[in-house]
Amino acid sequence: MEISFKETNKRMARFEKAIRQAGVKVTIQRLEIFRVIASSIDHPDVETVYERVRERLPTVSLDTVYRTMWMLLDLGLISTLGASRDRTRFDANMENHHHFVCSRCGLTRDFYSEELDGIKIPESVKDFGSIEKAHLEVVGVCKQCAAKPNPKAQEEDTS
Amino acid sequence: MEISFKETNKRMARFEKAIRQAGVKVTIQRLEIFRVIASSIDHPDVETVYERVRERLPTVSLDTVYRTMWMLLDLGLISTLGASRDRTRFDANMENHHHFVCSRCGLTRDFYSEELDGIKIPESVKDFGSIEKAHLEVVGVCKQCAAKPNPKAQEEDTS
DNA sequence: TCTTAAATAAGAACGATTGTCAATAACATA
DNA sequence: TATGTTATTGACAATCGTTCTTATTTAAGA
Ligand SMILES: [Mn+2]
Ligand SMILES: [Mn+2]
Ligand SMILES: [Zn+2]
Ligand SMILES: [Zn+2]
Repeated sequence: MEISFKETNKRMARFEKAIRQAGVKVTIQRLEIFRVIASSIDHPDVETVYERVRERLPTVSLDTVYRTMWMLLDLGLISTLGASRDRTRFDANMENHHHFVCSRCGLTRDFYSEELDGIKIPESVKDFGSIEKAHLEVVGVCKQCAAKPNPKAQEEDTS
Repeated sequence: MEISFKETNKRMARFEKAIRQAGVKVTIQRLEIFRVIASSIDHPDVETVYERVRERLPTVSLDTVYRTMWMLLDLGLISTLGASRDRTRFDANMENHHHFVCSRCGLTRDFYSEELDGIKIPESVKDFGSIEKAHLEVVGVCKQCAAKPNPKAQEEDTS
């Protein structure tokens, strides 16, 4: 919660348009679930969204929240923090470095940049707390995945 | 796998020093598990580390790999990609933005920076694949957590 | 070598997420 | 507006990554 009325409404409008375009039904559950995530600044998990939706829609199931969040993700209306639905991954490189991550297969590689290490972080960030470190996450499609057909291509070329 | 011999050995030396300093036992399992993660460039998950360790130590248990990875994390010898051991979290802000993340409680807030949006990503990154987007993750301690005593303070001031 | 606490392996347990299926509701059509 | 078709929902079982419990083994110091 805490996003401005104006911004929330803009997001709701985008939602209605996208959901109709996708040809899926506009249910009260989907409306309320999206309203919750669209008005949240805290990047909530499914359980938190569930609790907030229940305030207005006490009979909603956790299950429906899960399904709706993944649907919103597919529609490009929301995103996940870090790599979604994955196992914890580890790194023994403790030098200051950055990552390239493939959005299809999760391939992750290190890269270095002196320029990046020296970037200025806006002063306003200090209002959130003290800063320990910063690292850039570059998301793209690795060469191997680029060579394969994208499994997410729903329309067209199914001939 | 694929880290140079020299670098791997440097990491092994750091490991032996840290593990003795921490006063925990140097077991063959810990040694082999660290050797695997220290020589990997692919940021493996626990299952992958487990499989690689089993090649040299067929009786090791998945459990031990889990326990060892968390121990290595506590000792500061490795790190996790993204926020560790957490549920998936969502974001309805689809504008180009960056994040401040509290390393203690996971609080996550958006921030914007035109300067950051214009950063040059090293040419060498394109060797990994095509680039879709980039976002900076600033890790620190939020004000609320800074006000509380750090639960991870093991030594000293337990008086 | 002997002692002792720490670490391991095995398997049960747990918690987040997903699958199954009968009941329900959205929406196109009459 | 009433009806039919089909996607969606809610309940609950199942799955999968991770953690806990316990008996056994082992590292390391005496
Ligand atoms: Mn790395
Ligand atoms: Mn955000
Ligand atoms: Zn890939
Ligand atoms: Zn915090």
